[in-house]
Amino acid sequence: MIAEKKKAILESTLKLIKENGFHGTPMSQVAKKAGVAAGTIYHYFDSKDTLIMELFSYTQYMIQAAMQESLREDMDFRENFFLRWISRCQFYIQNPDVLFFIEQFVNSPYFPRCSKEQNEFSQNEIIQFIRLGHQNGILRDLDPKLMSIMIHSSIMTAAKVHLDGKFSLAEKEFKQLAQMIWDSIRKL
Amino acid sequence: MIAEKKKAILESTLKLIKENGFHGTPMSQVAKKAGVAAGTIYHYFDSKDTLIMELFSYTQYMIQAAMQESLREDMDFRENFFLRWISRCQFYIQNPDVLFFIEQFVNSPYFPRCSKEQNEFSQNEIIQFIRLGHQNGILRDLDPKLMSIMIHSSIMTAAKVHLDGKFSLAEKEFKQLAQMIWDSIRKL
DNA sequence: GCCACCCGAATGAACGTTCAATAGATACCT
DNA sequence: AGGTATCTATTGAACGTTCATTCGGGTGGC
Repeated sequence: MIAEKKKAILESTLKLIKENGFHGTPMSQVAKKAGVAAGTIYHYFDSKDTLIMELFSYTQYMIQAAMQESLREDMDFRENFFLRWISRCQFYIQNPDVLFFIEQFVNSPYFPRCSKEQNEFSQNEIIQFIRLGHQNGILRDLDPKLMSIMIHSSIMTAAKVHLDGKFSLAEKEFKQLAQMIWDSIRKL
Repeated sequence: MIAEKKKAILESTLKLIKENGFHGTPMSQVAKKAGVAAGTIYHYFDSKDTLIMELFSYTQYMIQAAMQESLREDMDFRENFFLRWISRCQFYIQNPDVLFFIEQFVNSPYFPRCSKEQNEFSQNEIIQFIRLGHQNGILRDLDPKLMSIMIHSSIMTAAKVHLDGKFSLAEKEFKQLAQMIWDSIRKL
């Protein structure tokens, strides 16, 4: 659906921003890496700013798509939580570019310019899940949105630790971490 | 101890980076806000890069100094944890510039250039505290460094949520959050 | 022949950094 | 005390580079 070159531009920007940061990735380099001319970028994007804004939407879409694959309904709530937590963590580990781009983006002046729908897009799935847990009386009494933010933050942090290479978490440690988060959100 | 103008330059950079990001804060603006000439910055810092690197050390130092004030030894481990968690959270809320600068910094290409001592400086206090909890058999069996990273991430996330203004957490919510994190690190 | 797509050299603004010049402070000699 | 040399602190205009963006033109499909 999405034009070949447009995708190449988005992917190149993603990689370059991870390596060189927002500043430090000139459009000329994006063009070179994407295999297009500098002018071509402006055929698809109005400016560097809109390129970056669209890149955020693009990553949100990627995440949502990846998460829907890993869903299964034939397990109890706790198992479901573990599966979701670990799946997300694995996604970020397999897509470090996305992880680092998002972290930079949400802490930059770009983020506040996003519409609500956009910045909550990939969180909605978690929020719905939390609501379900509330209805069944399994989870603590805390605003689902706040809870989802805390959970998401734990996922990204765990993925970053692993990618840093200082710990190189194995399956055991991921389960341990998921268990910790589980104990922090469930009623004791 | 630290020269008047040098401090003014650091503080100005901190504020500007929070508002405009790394890019988007030219040296000319830093100079203007600090009330010095452009050239003066280069008397104290070799380049923009070293200014930013030193700014990170500066924030780490601020945090450490602020935390030492809030310490008291006459309480049990659990109360101590709550005090520390909430104190740090409050520090970030009272110093949003520091919070947003650090978040941007640690996810940028600058961070990997830091020495270990620098990026662990402000964490050491937490790590020591966790070790104590391990010795007393209160905390779960998990690498203290990993634990401290997860805790710190929860603190920053909570502070950011509050500063976003979407939730405006009251004391009750902070205690709730601290309780959640407590339940995630202690042996059940 | 039109339109969407694509090119890449050219443009002009913005930026980090330099530097010659100035002022102030400190030290040293007479 | 006066004079002079030395060093640090400071200035802001000027420099050279880099970068986002533009534009005139080219190509191929319909």
